[in-house]
Amino acid sequence: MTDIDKRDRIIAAAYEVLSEKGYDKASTKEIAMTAGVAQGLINYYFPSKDLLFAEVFRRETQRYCSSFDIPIPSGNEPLTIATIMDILEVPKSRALEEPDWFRLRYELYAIGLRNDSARATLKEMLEMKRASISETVEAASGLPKEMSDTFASIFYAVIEGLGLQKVADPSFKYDEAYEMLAQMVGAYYEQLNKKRDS
Amino acid sequence: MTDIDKRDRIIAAAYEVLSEKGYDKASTKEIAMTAGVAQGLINYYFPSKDLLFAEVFRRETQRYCSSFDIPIPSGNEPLTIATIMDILEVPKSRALEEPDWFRLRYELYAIGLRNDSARATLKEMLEMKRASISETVEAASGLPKEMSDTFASIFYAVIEGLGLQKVADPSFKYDEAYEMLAQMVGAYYEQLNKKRDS
DNA sequence: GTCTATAACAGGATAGAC
DNA sequence: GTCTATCCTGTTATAGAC
Repeated sequence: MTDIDKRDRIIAAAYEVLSEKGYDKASTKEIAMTAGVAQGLINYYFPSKDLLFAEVFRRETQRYCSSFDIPIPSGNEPLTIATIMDILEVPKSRALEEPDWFRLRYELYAIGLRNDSARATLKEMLEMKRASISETVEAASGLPKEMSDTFASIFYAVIEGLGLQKVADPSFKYDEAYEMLAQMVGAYYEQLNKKRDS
Repeated sequence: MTDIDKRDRIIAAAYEVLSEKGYDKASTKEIAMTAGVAQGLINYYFPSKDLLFAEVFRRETQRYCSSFDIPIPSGNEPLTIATIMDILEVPKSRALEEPDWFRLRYELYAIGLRNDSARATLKEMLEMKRASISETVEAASGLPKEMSDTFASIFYAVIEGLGLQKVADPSFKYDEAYEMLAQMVGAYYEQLNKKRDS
């Protein structure tokens, strides 16, 4: 870690410790040690532990969403199963390739369900992600925005839930699940097109 | 609470406090108070906090699965969207009607992702749950077991993920998401039948 | 088996020097 | 801005009376 702004170092260290230990066991002492700063400095920048962690989540959500810019296939050709699989490949592998961030998200889910201030952070995060996914869906499928939003909420649920099952149990048939998901989406998409054409 | 065995009262209280406060903040003091016993007694029955909570999760997993017997529609008639919606109604409302239980599951997800012994509990829970859903899917759709299992893993992901979004944000369009999910499932099911018939 | 009391420690936050 | 030192609170686990 180079000698950048110490505030940044604190956030980075908090991310690290938090994803490893979880919210409650991630002590400011350890974060300070990891960041290489005095413990008191944390409270100088962040009046409370809660606010530090809110900042961590905000930053990571940002990063995650912008890293989610999927190369969308050209213009208006109808979607094939293969194309759908290609698009799904991104979230599918991302869930496993960034285990820290994955764990951290589940941490926020758990805390958000029982803590009001964390719930606000959670809500914000979910909205950002849904919006990000929805954009991709809209661009790839041409569905109206309302439907794309709904679609995105389902996608998001599936992505996180299948990732959980895979991480909890490496023998889980992750590929098969994604394969079937693509088939389902394809079938739905085709049905929509037929209805529209008639 | 009647005057049953105090060990049971401790476990019940632990469940209550745990689902409200989360793993780390659920103190033995509060559990003892809730159970109406002395704090020391907890350590008499459970040498450590970890073992008490392991027992809570074990017991709840049991209850979780046995309470999930969905009334399956009659024999071999093809599935309609309406029937699918009926079946989905059970998990859809259950997620919101038992908030304690819902929170507790997410607690286990979060802990399971970073703690080995909790991960074993989590794995077991996911397997039981998938098996339970898979049975329902198989009975309702007539799909082969392998496919029903895969289907179940997707369902489970969606159920938990949409529930999360709804709890985190009451304005989330939960009904629309389930409506679309039913449409997707219906479209997929129909496509499978067509392929089989040809 | 069940209780009270307390030991032994760790956490977040604050005060004040530099 | 950054550090050191410390306060206060809350935690788990244990000791020992009944």
